[in-house]
Amino acid sequence: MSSRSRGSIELSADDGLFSDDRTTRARIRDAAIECFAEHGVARTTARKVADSAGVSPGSIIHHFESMEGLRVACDQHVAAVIRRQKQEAMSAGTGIDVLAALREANIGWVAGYLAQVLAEDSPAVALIVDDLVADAEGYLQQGVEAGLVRRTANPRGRAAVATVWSLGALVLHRHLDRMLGVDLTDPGVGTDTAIASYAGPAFEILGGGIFTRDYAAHIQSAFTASQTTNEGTT
Amino acid sequence: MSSRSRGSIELSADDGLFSDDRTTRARIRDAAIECFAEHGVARTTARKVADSAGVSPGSIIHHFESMEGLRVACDQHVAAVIRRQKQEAMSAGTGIDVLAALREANIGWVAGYLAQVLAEDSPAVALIVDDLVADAEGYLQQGVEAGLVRRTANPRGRAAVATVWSLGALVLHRHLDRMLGVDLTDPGVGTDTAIASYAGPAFEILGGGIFTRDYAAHIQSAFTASQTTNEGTT
DNA sequence: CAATAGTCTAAACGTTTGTTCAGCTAGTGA
DNA sequence: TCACTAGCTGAACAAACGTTTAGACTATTG
Repeated sequence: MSSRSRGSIELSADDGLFSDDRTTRARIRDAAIECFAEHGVARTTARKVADSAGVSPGSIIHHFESMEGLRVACDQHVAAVIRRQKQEAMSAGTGIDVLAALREANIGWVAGYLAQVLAEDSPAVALIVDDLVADAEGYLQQGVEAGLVRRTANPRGRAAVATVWSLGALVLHRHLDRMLGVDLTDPGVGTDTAIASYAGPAFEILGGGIFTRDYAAHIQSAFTASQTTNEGTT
Repeated sequence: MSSRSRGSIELSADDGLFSDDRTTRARIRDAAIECFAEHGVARTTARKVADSAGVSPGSIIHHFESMEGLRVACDQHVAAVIRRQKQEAMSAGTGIDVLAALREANIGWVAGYLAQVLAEDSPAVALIVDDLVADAEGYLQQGVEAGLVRRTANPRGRAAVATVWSLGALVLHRHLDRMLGVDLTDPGVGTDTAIASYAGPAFEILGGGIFTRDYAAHIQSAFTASQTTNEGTT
């Protein structure tokens, strides 16, 4: 039951990140990413990936040495795709929201994959997050210089918290979908009008905060005064 | 390996939510909660729980019918503990931050448990989240009436987003710990001065937002004008 | 052509999983 | 004292897991 399309690798024109892609190794990797995104890492077995890719379980080991190796390869591939997508988005100048750059049509599965693996501690995923935070800090700095973003005494901390909040919403997409009726892991969420039920409150908070100006100043002074007590929220 | 105290859950004298607790069934449940919080749900096996509780694997089935039943019982127990803790905190009037009410000393393991199970779709956990959002909406409404919190056209959406962001930071505690040096699942995080590295930027965003006032108004108008295009971030 | 290396399959391996089962112990009531 | 029930154990169970292995097929090279 081989696909006998040995000669034409470049069948998928806009898919391969590199020229020698879409081999059996690439098909196994893509099937694994799909399984990881859909069922989670723990519930993805070697036989499921093999069936989905149309190969035997032994072929996975032959190409990736072990299931852990397959997992690492998937993480690295997703990281590479994200990095390329960000570079393309950077030249186009989309904006500050790091997730907006990932909502492109052809990489909609990236959101689902990240939602499943962000909670686990993988070195490759940690690199992705670190990159996203660094990029967010850069974007925010550009926004500050353009007069669009407020200055802060802790740019890195602000970028880290904002990015983690954004990614956390991705991880908890089921709860958001249940409460607001929009699934952030849905590939077509960018073109859906229902995204406003999430983006509306989100940008409202990012725009003007939650607290009134007087109370916000009170909290800020409480933080600068004594850092030992973290609850000045009466 | 573990801390000096034999068991963080077992030693709390006022733990039992009901009078007929602390039976073998309760010890199994507490050991399972500890295993779930420490190693995650997928990596928690029946034999690990049995060894941790000092019983045989068969005893787990005898009390909970199956591992899934144990999982449900743990979810429901944690939900009950959170609900009781919130009621106690409500009379004391701690504040808006829903997580602050959960950082009490004797229930520090709740944060670790939630961090592990929030990403999975469990009905009991969904009820916890829904309750947290409803409580947050109530607290925010009280803040609005007290002049501490801004008014909003979408109170429920704002409460949902703020709660999910807060819980998302809990789920991604490893990334926050790596970047900011503070672990939100650490039971003693409330008394640690390092919490400011997270709470500082967090309250800065919740206080005044990220964008400048002019740009925030521009975003808001872009949202009210056309809901089809979600990226007005230039 | 023969030899070699790479690719992939089907079957099987050993381990670990959740669960079952027969039997032991302790407490209770008649 | 006997019978009974609940609690619990330790061994064993089938199923599923990741991985190994022997061999077949294909393409390349001499």
